[in-house]
Amino acid sequence: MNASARPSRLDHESRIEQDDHNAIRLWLRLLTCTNLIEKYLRNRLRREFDTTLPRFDLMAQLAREPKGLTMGDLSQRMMVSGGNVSGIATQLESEGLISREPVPGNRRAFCVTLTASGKKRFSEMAIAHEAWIVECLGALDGAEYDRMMRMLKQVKVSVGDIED
Amino acid sequence: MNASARPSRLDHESRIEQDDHNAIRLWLRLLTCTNLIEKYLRNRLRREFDTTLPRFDLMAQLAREPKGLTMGDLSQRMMVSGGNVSGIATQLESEGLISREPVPGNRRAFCVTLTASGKKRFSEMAIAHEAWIVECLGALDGAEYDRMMRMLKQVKVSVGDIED
DNA sequence: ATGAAACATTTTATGTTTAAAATATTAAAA
DNA sequence: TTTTAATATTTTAAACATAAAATGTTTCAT
Repeated sequence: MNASARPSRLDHESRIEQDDHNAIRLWLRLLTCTNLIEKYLRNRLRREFDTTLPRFDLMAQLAREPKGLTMGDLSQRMMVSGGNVSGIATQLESEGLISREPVPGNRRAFCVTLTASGKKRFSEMAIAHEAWIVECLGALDGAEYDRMMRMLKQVKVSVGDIED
Repeated sequence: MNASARPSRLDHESRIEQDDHNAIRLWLRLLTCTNLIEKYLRNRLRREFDTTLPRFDLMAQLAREPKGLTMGDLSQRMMVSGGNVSGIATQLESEGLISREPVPGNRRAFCVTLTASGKKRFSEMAIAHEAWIVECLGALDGAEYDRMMRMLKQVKVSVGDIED
């Protein structure tokens, strides 16, 4: 081990390379963390409420908008394809958790809302869901939350700026 | 706006609630960032190399192990089910990018390796892939990389510690 | 040697997700 | 009014993912 004996003298070229590899390592870790948490949430939703994350997400969107949303609204907010929303909505409707009703002024759109039963179910799930996330992220203190939020914001912006 | 006039005096209870909501906000942002980057990578892989992320991942695992891996090894390292690896491997094999050969000493296992064509293709993809990630994460400076890595490490540990 | 257990892989069935095509409705222009 | 463009939704096909069952191979205690 001669690392301390020969302090690394990185020229410009290799510093760039180093940064590149740092970026990949950071990306991989970001991905791992997100996947770990997501998998944990999926498992608990499945086990304790017999549902899935996409279904929970759809209900969460509706819970925030008591007046209801169209299929297109849902697709946008959930950032998934319309076909996807359609399939999930069909399931939730058949379980009586949401309802799809035609909009008076617009014969294309459906207005999707939580049923009474859906609201009740969602509020139970939301409480548990919040607790699970606190379990996962509770190791960070307030200052770290802020730092992380700020950095992720930056990432979000810079990814958004990339022209496709 | 009276926020500065009435400095928030949070008691223990509401601080907890505040932290809970912070945790959710952080989780949502983490998820958004990861999904944005992942979607970007998927799109470019599709467009420029006509392949998918899982297929790229499988090839990446093999690129690190010139001696080859068994299907079980791949399944473990990619953290996906065996049946899944099987399907992806079938595709890549039919495209001549990998080969599955019986292992002399072990009649159960197959040894999966990149073909010459697979190695060439992968190295092209790897260079592009790295550049795409630097595009996404390049907004962070060296100190921020380190901080983020450390925090994510903490998260990784604490999620891992949760007993299922 | 033989049978049981562990292991490696494939197959099958099911479900999720996406992109793209098809269908239907609305709004606006000619 | 008719055409056109934009929008909303559903359907379809393909990739991906998992779990469970089936198949074949190896190991090891007996």
